[in-house]
Amino acid sequence: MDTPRWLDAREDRAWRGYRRMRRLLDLELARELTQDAGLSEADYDVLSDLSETPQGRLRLRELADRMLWSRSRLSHHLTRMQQRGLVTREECADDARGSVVALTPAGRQAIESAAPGHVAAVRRHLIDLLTPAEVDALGALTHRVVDHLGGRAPRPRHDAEV
Amino acid sequence: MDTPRWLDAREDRAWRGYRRMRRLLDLELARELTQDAGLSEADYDVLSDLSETPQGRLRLRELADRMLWSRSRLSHHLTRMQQRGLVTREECADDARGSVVALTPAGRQAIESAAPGHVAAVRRHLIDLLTPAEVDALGALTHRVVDHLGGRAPRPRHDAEV
DNA sequence: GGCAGATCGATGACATGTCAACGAAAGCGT
DNA sequence: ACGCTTTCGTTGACATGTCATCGATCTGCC
Repeated sequence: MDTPRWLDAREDRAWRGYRRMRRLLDLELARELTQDAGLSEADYDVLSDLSETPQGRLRLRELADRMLWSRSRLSHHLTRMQQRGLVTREECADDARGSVVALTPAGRQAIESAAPGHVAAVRRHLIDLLTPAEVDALGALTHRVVDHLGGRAPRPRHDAEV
Repeated sequence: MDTPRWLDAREDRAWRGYRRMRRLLDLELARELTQDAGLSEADYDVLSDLSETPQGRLRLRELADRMLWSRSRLSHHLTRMQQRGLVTREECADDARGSVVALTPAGRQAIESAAPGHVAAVRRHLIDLLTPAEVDALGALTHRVVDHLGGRAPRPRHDAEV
């Protein structure tokens, strides 16, 4: 591959637009979330994933995989959230090395009061700006890319296979 | 707004897909970039923006605005890049408080040798997975969102207007 | 049973990003 | 020329993310 295939004008426009949107959307959503609910996006995602489970509790491993976070990151983050009273750690019955994260009442309260505003922000700054066709296209295209990248946890491996 | 308008199935699919793609794409592109060129995405973006200017140099302010970075972040990052010999800081002729970032030969070398592989990765994991219509749709939709969010630097202000 | 290797989660050192504050220098109105 | 305000970039304290490592436990195989 001597001569790389650079992006043509349309591709470049899509790529730059994507990166810029990403950044601006992040900034704005994070700003509103902090202001309105006192949560970071990371906090919100953790609480949101937990609240989607029947018991409001998940194995640490399971949660890390769903969020595509490293276990280390999750562990550190949970320590901070625990100190704020949003979650607790419980021992895991069937696996003595593991533990379970659980929503506290305060955590459930936090996500339930934050969610409407956050969803509204997502609508205001993204979804409601798109035509139905664009929503579908975005859904199709993102899922295709996700599948291609192996939606499965691309967990960093420690072993270097021969 | 008592009853929030939740996302319907299609919207939810688009939103979740977007977030997941974002994360996976980031991880993969960063991984390849580090491995192939020894650069982080942040490094790449800085070098890339600089190399797009005629002189390979920019006011710090200007660069920060283009990248939607805080000046603090840029300043810290440049310090690190400077230590690695990728850029230098020069005094600014027409404004004694400012300075100018400039690509070093090593910096130019770094971006020029990293770019083909990076573009190829962007193609492989995103662009080439899309139909031409999807590329156009992505371009249109992202730019609309960017405009809506005020593409202009939403610089954090220190003043709280009444 | 018992050992070898994998997995789980925690931890500490370090890299990176954010935030508030600062000194220096411009801009601006008078 | 003089102050008042803004802008520029840096800095240090702190929040957050990454990476390597660890002890404990589980799993599979003998």
